[in-house]
Amino acid sequence: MIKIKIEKPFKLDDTITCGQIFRFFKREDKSFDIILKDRVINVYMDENTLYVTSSKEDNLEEIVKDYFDLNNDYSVINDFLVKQDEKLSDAVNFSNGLMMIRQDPFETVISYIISANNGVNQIASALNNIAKKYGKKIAFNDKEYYLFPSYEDLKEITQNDLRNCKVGFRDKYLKAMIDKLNNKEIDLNEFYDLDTKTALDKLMQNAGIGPKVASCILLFAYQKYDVFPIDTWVKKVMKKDYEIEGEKRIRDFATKTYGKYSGIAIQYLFNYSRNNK
DNA sequence: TCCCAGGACTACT
DNA sequence: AGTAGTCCTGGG
Repeated sequence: MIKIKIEKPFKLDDTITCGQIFRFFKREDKSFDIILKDRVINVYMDENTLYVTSSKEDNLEEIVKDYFDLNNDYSVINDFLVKQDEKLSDAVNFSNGLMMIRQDPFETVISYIISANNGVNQIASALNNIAKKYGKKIAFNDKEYYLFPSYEDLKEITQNDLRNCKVGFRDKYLKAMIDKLNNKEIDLNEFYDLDTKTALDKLMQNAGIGPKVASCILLFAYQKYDVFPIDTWVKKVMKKDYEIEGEKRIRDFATKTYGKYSGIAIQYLFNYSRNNK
């Protein structure tokens, strides 16, 4: 068990449950188990202390701080957003401490391809099916978990294998992506250094990745905060609260108003809305 | 039984 | 360039 002193605002529960990640499990004691790359961690927060246990202890503090982006100061971002849009201030204040989780690119790509026209529970279920079949088993406390497999682990997987994991019609998209990665046609590390537009275009060249999925990948795996993932929920909010309709109009508004922090503005809006309905 | 849930593709104008 | 119809799956 390690204890991490939290110096800045940090909302652990909201950060975990606001829809960024799919493979987490809440325990009866209100703590969370999270499958984080090569290990399973359990996190619990009390006042200004984050308590962490892990199936693997090396570099734990560093890894957890990086994962939850605890080294960053969001007050600058929050001030900017409120200054740009006064109407956003309630959402920003409410979500103060909501962090952008820094996720593994491969798992993020797979997760958001599966997310197309799909529900959260089914996305999580499909990801867990894939992990259970192809990932390494980790015994952690009284439970068993499975790490998410790498694309090398999935080299021999077939479209039908994927279908059996309940990914539905997205099976062919996933298979094509896994093949491209193994054939080195795509290098996921490349996207960190690309500008957002180039990265979006490059991601969308792949079947199954459209504007929304590409935006989510860049936001959650590559920290490109200037993307604006427009889903059905965003369309509803924009129509209701801002009287703006149509993807292009919404995107223009977001770019003009929220600029380089558009993606974070969406997270705040969503987190505020889902907790205050 | 029908409908849809955090889209994208295809096949049309 | 823009838009209807279609797509696995599971739960209401």
